[in-house]
Amino acid sequence: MTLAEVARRAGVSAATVSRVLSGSPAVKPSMRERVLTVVRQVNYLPNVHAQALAGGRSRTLGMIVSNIENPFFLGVFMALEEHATQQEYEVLVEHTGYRRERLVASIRSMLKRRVEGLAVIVSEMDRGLIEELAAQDVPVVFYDVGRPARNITSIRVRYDRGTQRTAEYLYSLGHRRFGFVGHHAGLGPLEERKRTFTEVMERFGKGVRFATASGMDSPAGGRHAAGDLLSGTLRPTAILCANDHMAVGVLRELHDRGLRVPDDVSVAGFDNIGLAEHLCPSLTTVRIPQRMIGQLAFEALMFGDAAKPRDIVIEPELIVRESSGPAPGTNRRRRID
Amino acid sequence: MTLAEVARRAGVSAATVSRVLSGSPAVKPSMRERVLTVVRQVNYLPNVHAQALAGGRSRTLGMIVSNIENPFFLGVFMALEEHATQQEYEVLVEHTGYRRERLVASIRSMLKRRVEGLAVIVSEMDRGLIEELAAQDVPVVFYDVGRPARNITSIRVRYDRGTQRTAEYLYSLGHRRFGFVGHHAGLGPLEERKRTFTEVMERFGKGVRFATASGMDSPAGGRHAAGDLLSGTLRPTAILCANDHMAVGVLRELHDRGLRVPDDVSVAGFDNIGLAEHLCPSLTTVRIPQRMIGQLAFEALMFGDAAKPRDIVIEPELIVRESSGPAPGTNRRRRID
DNA sequence: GCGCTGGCTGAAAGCGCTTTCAGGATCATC
DNA sequence: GATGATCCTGAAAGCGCTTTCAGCCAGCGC
Repeated sequence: MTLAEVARRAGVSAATVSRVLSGSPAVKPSMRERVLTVVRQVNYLPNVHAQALAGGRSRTLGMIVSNIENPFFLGVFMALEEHATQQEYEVLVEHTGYRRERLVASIRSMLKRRVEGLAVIVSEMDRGLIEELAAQDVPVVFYDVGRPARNITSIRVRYDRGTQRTAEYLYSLGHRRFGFVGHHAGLGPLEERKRTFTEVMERFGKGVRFATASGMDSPAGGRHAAGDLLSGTLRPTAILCANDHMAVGVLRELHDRGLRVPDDVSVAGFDNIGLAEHLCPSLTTVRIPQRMIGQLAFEALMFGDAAKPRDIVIEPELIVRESSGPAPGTNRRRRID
Repeated sequence: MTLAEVARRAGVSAATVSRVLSGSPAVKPSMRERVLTVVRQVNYLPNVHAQALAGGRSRTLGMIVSNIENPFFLGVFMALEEHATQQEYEVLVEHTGYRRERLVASIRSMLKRRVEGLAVIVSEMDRGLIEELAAQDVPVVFYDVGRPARNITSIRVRYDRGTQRTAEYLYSLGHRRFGFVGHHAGLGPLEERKRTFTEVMERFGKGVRFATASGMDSPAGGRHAAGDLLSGTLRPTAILCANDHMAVGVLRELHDRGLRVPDDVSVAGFDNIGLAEHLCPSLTTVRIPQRMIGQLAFEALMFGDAAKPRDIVIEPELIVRESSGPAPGTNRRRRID
């Protein structure tokens, strides 16, 4: 069923049908009724491709994330989508699995679909790609692309602060041997989290020892990384994870090895995914406001001024739950509760 | 940048550019090179809307799920998408939150986008909607829509068998007081799971008592439902959950109440989401092969014959893990393991 | 040398819509 | 009753592509 056919059946012109459907006020109520009756009767659904082509706007936003199985990304997506829906926009998601070639493919795909805005929430973005994308005349917002580039709008989280607070909190509980469970190596922002960890550790000075390990962004990846960490000579009493998604596996690996959390080992995650508070033990973590990021991304895309890009910075917040406690052998009074 | 502009710069006709881009063999290599050079040079990306309109095919599949936050649905989506990508198809997802009006809106949206196939993996589908959708001339595949309709292709899981096996397994471990944690009421297939549970229980006869509770499809929902169950007069020693996603919260609620799993209470989920084996304790559950469902859905959409719809039936399989064990007070030998 | 076939290419129609533009009604105003 | 002004409507152009169709040019057999 096409618009022309609807027009024919209603005995009006295509232009009128189009106007009725787009809610134009310049059409007499009687006409409107006549058209709508036919539309309902034949269950007409306009072809979005024709609409996009003729109208020059797709009413679509795009979002690219690294790992859609990680609830953090899903949280951002849901928030973005919710706002978009209210404005009668749809949002397309693609996920890259942290692979650059898939990111490139996703970007191309979004551009071919003529999205009116693109949120790039990935860790595998590099300078070159950023420049290239920014050169397109589509509003783009980036998340977590390391230090801010001059002419793009980006949302950044102060991972350094989050890591630092977590580390200091654990230090204050008496921990001196730390482990870090990070992502597969090589990706900018993820490497940065590890670097931050290292810096914080080194700032603690001689009394502190630490080690790092990494795996895929999944519970299984966290489990393996934790295994590596625990098989080493350093026996960490506190493990920081690059994200909650991996922390799930870390908890599991500790459990498998008969180590109690938090009595023997404290664990802290990052992101505060919904699951974090439902785990046993519930997860101490750093809150990254997913809904807020989704909303900010949406607003940047829809109402942002490409001419003056924004650099949005988000401060993370430590949330202490059950998975962290005093270092073993320490005075067992809980410092925070 | 448009195809016409590329054609102009390459000194060829639009038809030739189109042929080159679609990989038509009917174009001389020298021409092809000339065109491709320009395409790369100007970084030309065809407009999918124009392609879809002119070509009459969108190279897009649609998938509607009830709850994208539930990893089960995500698993099916990932599999479907993987197969689609291999055939140069894209897949659009929408999620409904189990709300009928959102389902209707999603279907309309997919139809407007002229998807070439639609997988409807939701629980809130009713007879009327099924008929209506089946009447469209788009390949459609349904999942979990209760008893098979005559003229649609659907993928069904024998929930009854899964529930029965789980119940029998727990019964054999000495459990006599059962609880069921289900979804929010009213939705066909979900009600059915509860009904199945009830039937199985009644078949056990007088010695067995049981109760049911329900909540949202989320860990929090499971937690609340478990709370209801445990606050009742029946003190179940075994809890069956409608899905793993909710079971996570059930485990947590038990933990909160100082009940050990499986020593005091056994818990069984449904779906076998990836998380299930990484939880502490790992979750006894019924395996529903998400990847297979995604693949079957894909094949049904792409290669299925609308004229002869298929009724695909999947047998679930019980996976015993740590969350289940002998009823308290029973001989402590583990029956399985 | 002529007619034919086959391989390439371009002109043009059209996919289903939006939007401008012009014109016919309708109405108030003088 | 003429004159605009206002309101509605339809014709038509065009969005960026695909695809048919016709035509051109080689190369071939006779």
